Parts: sequence; C-alpha cells; structure tokens
Amino acid sequence: MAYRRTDAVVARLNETRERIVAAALKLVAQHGYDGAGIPAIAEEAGLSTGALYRYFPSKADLFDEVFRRASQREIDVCAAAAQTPGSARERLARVVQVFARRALKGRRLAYALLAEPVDPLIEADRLRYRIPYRDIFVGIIEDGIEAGDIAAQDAVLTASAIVGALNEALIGPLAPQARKTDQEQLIAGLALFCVQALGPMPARKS
Amino acid sequence: MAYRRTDAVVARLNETRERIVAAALKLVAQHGYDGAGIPAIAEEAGLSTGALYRYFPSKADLFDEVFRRASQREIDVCAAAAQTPGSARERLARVVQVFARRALKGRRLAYALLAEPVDPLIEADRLRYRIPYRDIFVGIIEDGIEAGDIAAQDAVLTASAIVGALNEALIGPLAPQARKTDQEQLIAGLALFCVQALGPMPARKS
DNA sequence: AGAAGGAGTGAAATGTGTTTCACTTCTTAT
DNA sequence: ATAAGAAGTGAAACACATTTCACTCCTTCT
Repeated sequence: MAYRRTDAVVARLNETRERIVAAALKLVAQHGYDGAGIPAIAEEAGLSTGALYRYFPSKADLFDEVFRRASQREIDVCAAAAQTPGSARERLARVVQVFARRALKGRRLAYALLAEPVDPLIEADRLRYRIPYRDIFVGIIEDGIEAGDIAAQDAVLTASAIVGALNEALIGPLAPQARKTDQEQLIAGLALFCVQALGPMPARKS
Repeated sequence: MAYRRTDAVVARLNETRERIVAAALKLVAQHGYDGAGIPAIAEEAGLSTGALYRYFPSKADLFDEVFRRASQREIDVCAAAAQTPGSARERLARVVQVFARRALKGRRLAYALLAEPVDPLIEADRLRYRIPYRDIFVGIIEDGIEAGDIAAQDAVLTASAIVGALNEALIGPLAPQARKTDQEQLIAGLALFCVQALGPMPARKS
C-alpha cells in the first residue's frame, strides 16, 4: 500500500463532487436542460467527462441529486414558513406566497424544476419531489381541522390539489417567452385561491 | 399520366391514416409510451415502418395528432358539460365531475395524457393541450362574475389553478401502481375544492 | 527515488430509437 | 398488355446522448 485517502484527498474529492452538482445546477438555471449535457457539465466543473463518472454512476443519478438539492432549498424555506405562528389559513397563505415569490424570482430554475419538458428519467424526479410540498400542506390542513378552523376533509386530496394549482398557475408566467405580469397580484390571487379552496370556517359545535 | 388518385385510393389512404392514429392511441392506452415506438405502431396498424412515414413526417407530428384527438374527445365532453344550464358554480362542479370521472374510467390513457414521464417533444404537446381546458373554466368563471355569483377576479389565473389542481389530484390515483381509492368520494372532493376556490358568493350591491 | 494505486483524460464505443432509401408491389389509364 | 407513377417494404443508416476504457498523471508511503 502506497496510496491512501488522506484528509486532503477526501476534501478535494468532496469539493469536486460539489463542483459538479453546482455546475449542473448552474447550467440548468441558465440554459435549461438543453444546455446541461454531461460534457457541458464536466467542462463547467473543470474536469473531463470520464472523471465525472467517478462521482456519479449515471446522468440520472446526478440529476437526482441536483433536483434534490434545488428542491430541498425551496422545501426548507416553505417548511419554515409553515411553522410560523397563526391560524392554519394564515400559515397556508404564507407558504403559498413564499413559494410563488421565490419561483418568480428565480424564474429560469423554477421553470426547469416545475415545467420544462425534459427527459423521462428526470421527469420522474419532478413527480417525486412534489410530495414534500404536498406534505407541508397536509400538515397545515390537519392542524386546521383539529383546531376547528377548517371543515373535516381529505387533507391529502386538498394538499395535492393545492400543489397542482400552484404549479400550473405559475407555469405560464414562468415560461421563458412569457410577457411579465403583475407579480404581486398573481401571488395574492394564488394565496386567496388556496385559502378559499379550504372551504368556509365551519360552524362551531355548540 | 397513368396513375391517378381515384376516390377509392383516397379513401383507402385516409383509412390507413386513421388506422395509424388509432394504433398509436391503442398502444399508448395499453402499454404507455414505452410500448408505442414507431415499429410497434406500424405493426399494429398493419404496415411497415417506412410506409408510416408517408403519412407522418416524424414521430412528433404523429403524436401531436394522437394527442389532439385524444384530448379533443375529452375537451368536447367537458365543453358540453360546461354548456348545461345552471349557475356558474353548478356548471363548474359538473365539468370537474365529468372530467375526473372519465379520467378515472380510462386510467391508462388518462395517465399517459396527464402525467406519464415522456419524451420532451411530446411533453410540449401536453402543456399545449391544457389550454382548452383552462378556457372552458375561464368561460364559466366570467359568466359567474357577470351574473354576480362570483367575486371579480383574474379568471385566467383561477382557471389555470383549477386545471392544475385537477391534474395533480388525479395523478396519484391514476398512477399504474396506485391502490384504488373511493372514486366517487375523490370526485366529490375535487368538485367541492374547485367550487370553494372561487370564493364565497359576493354580497349583492344594494 | 520508486512503487503502488487511485484520479483524470477524452476519443471512441455503445445503445437506442427514429428515419431513410433502393427496391418491390400495386393501381390506374391508354 | 404495358407504361407511369404512387404506395409499401424492411433492413440498414443515422443521430446523438450517454458511457466506457486504455492510458497518463498525481498523490502517498517506504
């Protein structure tokens, strides 16, 4: 034995791995999936295509991680917004606003994450990473039901519908060729839509 | 000149074209996009792959038509449901019920049309063919606003959100591996969600 | 310095569908 | 019957990412 993974080597390896993920994310955010082939990512990360395959066994695995990272950031922010004090309706509105505002700020990336036509392998990721959002809404809705602020209902159904509503309503405005609309009005409209969809405040049991 | 397109030939040509579209639709409905490659479609239609290219210049063109046909059928039914008499809220509920019930009946095809991960070229069709649905809802909402049954709002935004909500809420139950849920309850829940999302009946101007 | 083994290179192989095309078969009009 | 033109055949060509691999370059330890 003459070569061993010293801390320095491990550190450099980790750093390279990060560079790859960052490079992929950057290319997607800038040019969409067309600009994010393996050779382009490798070049952006400053290494050869072959070397990239020492870090990720396949493109699908790489994008799985890219998707997870990019989504996780957003999910964390939304989860935090869901944690703020207030009624379930207030919290729901806040999460919707945060989600929409951030999407509209990082348009190109949001479009890539939400809607851009993409390889089926990667598309599957998209479906997967909607679940955490749904679960955030499920939590809020169940809290609301328990508190008597929201009528009893299938929380998973309602939450799924809200996720879909957000995505679809944002796709148009996020599309690269969209002319810009009044973002604050859009955000407010979406929040109102979602809160109203929960139904009216149920009559309190006497 | 020795060969001319007689009526008989034209008829046969049209029929063959139909057979191709029908074959593609059948394969997609049965096995999803994996089972719908060009050679498979050609065989199902009873001709060679080469001949197929006399009818459609590319796979994308073929699927464009397949998508249009399949979608159009559903859109027509929904548009008819939107035309029925009643308040805007009643009509909206009816369209949602019709849409959801039909999707759940033709699960495999609905999944293919709404959600199955698919080639980007075809994915673009999916985005396009959501617009007619949106427009049906826009019509209903505008009627409701005009009649004073629904508060003034951005009808396009609300309609987009409803389309997204329907799609997303159905994706789970439509997924091939989903265990079946109570369909009528799902349909009723979705209709309620959408109607409530319109907001409460506005107070009449005195 | 030298040996051992991992990391990096990048041109070439691979895999997978779509698409083509030289040829055959069929239809029509004289 | 025959000629002309169109439709049909299907094996082969193509396109184009992804993925591999024989080789070189580094890093580490003795």
